[in-house]
Amino acid sequence: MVRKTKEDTQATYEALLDAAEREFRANGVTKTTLANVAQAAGMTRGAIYWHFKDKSALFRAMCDRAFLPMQALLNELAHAPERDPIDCLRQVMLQMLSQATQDTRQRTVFDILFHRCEKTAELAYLINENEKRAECQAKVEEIVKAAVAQNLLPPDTDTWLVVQSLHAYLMGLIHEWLVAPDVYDLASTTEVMVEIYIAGILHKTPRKKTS
Amino acid sequence: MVRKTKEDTQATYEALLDAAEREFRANGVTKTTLANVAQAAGMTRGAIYWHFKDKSALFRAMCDRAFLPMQALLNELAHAPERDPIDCLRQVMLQMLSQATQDTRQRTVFDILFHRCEKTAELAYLINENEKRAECQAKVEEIVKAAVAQNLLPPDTDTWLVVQSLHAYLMGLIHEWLVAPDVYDLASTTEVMVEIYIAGILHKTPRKKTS
DNA sequence: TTATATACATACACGAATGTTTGTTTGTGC
DNA sequence: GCACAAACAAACATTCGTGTATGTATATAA
Repeated sequence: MVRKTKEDTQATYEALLDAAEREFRANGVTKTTLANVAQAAGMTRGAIYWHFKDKSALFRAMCDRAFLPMQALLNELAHAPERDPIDCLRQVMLQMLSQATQDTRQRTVFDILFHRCEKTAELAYLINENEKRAECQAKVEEIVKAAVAQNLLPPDTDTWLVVQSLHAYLMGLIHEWLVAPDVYDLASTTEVMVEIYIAGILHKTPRKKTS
Repeated sequence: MVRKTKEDTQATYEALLDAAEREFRANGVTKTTLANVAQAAGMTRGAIYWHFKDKSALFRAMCDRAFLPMQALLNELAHAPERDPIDCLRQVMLQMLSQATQDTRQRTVFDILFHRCEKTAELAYLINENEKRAECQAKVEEIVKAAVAQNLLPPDTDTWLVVQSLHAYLMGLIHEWLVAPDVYDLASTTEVMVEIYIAGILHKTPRKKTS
């Protein structure tokens, strides 16, 4: 049974990505063999090598598919024209956290990226990943700058530091929660977690060092 | 030249751990071969198999050696008898961050743990790691409870959530900084970063859900 | 002084994962 | 209805890392 229709081909392509998510998460990226992924998808390595150049390409495709909704979310919230910037920041954080905790696929890929893979040179994809990270941070910084422009934050606010701390806090919450998701329910505490940070930014806004 | 003196033996033991730090960080744990570590230390695999059972044991020894000072720090600060608990929290955060950024060894091992290894079952050591994590968090929670007892925080403070957010923030700062240490200098901004969080906790203290 | 255990180096056997090549089936355009 | 290429499966060669077994020189205890 070979030479399927277009839909069948696409189906096995997705099935391979699904299997990669499961196997990578279960055993780690480097330790999972391509034979494992193939078998988990009910295929052989031939199928993988047909759709992807190698394991690195498979990994990249898996990440890209999982992060599409997050990309969309960022673009949508960043371009909110005349909304309260502080509330906009709040929404970004809330949406990020709820996506990472609720969406099974995103949660799994976050888990893989945080705890089940090694950011070494072979996954050269991660350079690209850093670019996405930078442009994502740039969009958030725009929101912070808007808050400064509306006098919701001091004029000498160090917007860059705000973005760094915000990003670190978000990633830390997801990262540490995934270490032991059963010790507490992040999904039900997102609002509290976010409010802590917003209050911190409002009361101890980082200022630019004036030379 | 074999059968060294006690000091020589200890020296090669440390040299092996040093080499492991370098190689693990450079190429990732799973991709570094024991031959790589041995060669980087000017030895052969025989030396490694003499001192350690396998790669997992080597990894564990490397972690334990690096985290000794942090263990000591925690024990010292947690038992501060009659100090201002809020300032005590501040000091814990500051010390953690400065150790992670200044101490080369701790920074390297943090980098390995965050970005260059896979938390899979084979490194069963990480279960133990989680225990240490839990007891570390317990000590911090004691400080938070002391703050509540002194009315520095509301009586219905959810101390557990405070600890979780604090821990997440700290780990997130280190984690994200290590992704790209050159984009900003965490060491010179630790105070600002910590103050943001302290202010957040003071102004939006997470409360226990009263059923 | 010699015997022994130490602290490695060297050599070997084994499995396992990868990349590639070849084979096979079947939709699809002409 | 036929040729061709798509979509895989199966087989192959090769490399590579591990674990272990063996060799060996020497510090040290007796």
